[in-house]
Amino acid sequence: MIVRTARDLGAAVRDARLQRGWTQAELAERIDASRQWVVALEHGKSTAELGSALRTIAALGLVADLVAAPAVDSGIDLDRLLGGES
Amino acid sequence: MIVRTARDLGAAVRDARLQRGWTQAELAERIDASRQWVVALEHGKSTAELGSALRTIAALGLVADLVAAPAVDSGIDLDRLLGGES
DNA sequence: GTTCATTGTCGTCGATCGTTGACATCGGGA
DNA sequence: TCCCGATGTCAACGATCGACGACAATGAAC
Repeated sequence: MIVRTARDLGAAVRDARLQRGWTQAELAERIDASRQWVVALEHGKSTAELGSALRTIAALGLVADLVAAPAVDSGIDLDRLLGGES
Repeated sequence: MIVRTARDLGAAVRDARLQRGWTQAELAERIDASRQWVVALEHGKSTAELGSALRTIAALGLVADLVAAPAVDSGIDLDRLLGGES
């Protein structure tokens, strides 16, 4: 899953957590954080601590792979869609 | 680059920044943070804000891809090394 | 209906983040 | 040699994070 924002990360964390059948409290205990912190992270809290976020990822059996951002190309030709000849 | 810790991220950020020929001050301005914050991030500050870290990654033209952590398999068979029949 | 687990939210409070401004160090160029 | 840019570090200081305890809402199981 591509993560660009804290929201993305929150969604990814929630998905991975549910996939493992863990509760928020369970995950919180594993990463040594409060349950409220997990709630906030899953809701996309952008001011969360980087280190705790990385610990969370690791606890869920994931790692972050930093790769070049794909070229901004949606595959949709806006010019043709909006402007040009049909 | 695989990022597991804040240290890893700091190294990756520094590499990407130098690759683009940017100074810390330049990067700081682009992500709307202080130069001191960039210094700390590159040094592996684990308490840095998640959102700012993600903005930094994006500013450097990178994205984080969350993937399953590779199986813990060093290629070394500890059982054979330590225990069993030679 | 009752109970229980799970999740989301709130107020409080100590700890600490990030900013600002300043200063030292190191290297390269004139 | 003398500057100047880049980097690392320090001391305040205001803002805010994260932990804790408590409570409500929801849904499943009995």
